[in-house]
Amino acid sequence: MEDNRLDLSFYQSYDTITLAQKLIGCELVHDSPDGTTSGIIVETEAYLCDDPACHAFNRRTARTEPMYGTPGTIYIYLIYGMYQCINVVSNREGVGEAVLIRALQPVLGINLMQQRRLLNRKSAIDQQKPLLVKDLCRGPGKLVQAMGIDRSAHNNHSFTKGPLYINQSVSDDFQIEETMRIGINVGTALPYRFVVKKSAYTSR
DNA sequence: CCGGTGATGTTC
DNA sequence: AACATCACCGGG
Repeated sequence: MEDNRLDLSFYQSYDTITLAQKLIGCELVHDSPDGTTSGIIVETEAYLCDDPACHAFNRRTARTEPMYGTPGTIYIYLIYGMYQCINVVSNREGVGEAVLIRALQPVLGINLMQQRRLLNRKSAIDQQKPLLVKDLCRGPGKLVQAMGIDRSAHNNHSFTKGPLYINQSVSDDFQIEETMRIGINVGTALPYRFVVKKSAYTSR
């Protein structure tokens, strides 16, 4: 696996909204003990510090502390007791902002992704049901599962070093569509979600 | 649509 | 110490 990872200068060069757009088309990679998995980022959302939907809005606590770190820091949180979501910390140190990665187009380690996703299915019968490639990483909780990412192992680490990183984009051959964010109850009017137009791999 | 599931933040 | 909330997912 070629390591063309984005470095600190990339993460600190853009405001959060621009970073959310720039990350589209880049490849999220995890070199894990079980093998390497990767996928092209096809959907992101920006969370700004003056935005009520942002975890760091008017609060700096143990959970949100990674969001105040250096750009390129990894912020992972637990949601609904059973899923985790991964974010790229943005802006500058001391400002609590981040980009949520919401969907990937799988590239490397597709078998491994399927195994990891099936492990989380309840019954043996559910594990028999087909799991399409396009459904492996279509959603923030799913991609974290498929990529073998875990809060205890990766939260507050950095994408600029270590086994979890983001490769630079190899293609600009797609259009980015801007929409409202998904799954939130406040800040719903802000057009901070970015998806690859007509991609089969984005969430709904 | 609806419920599972547990950490986190807020209020008392 | 209790309570409400939650950047989700899968099964109807």
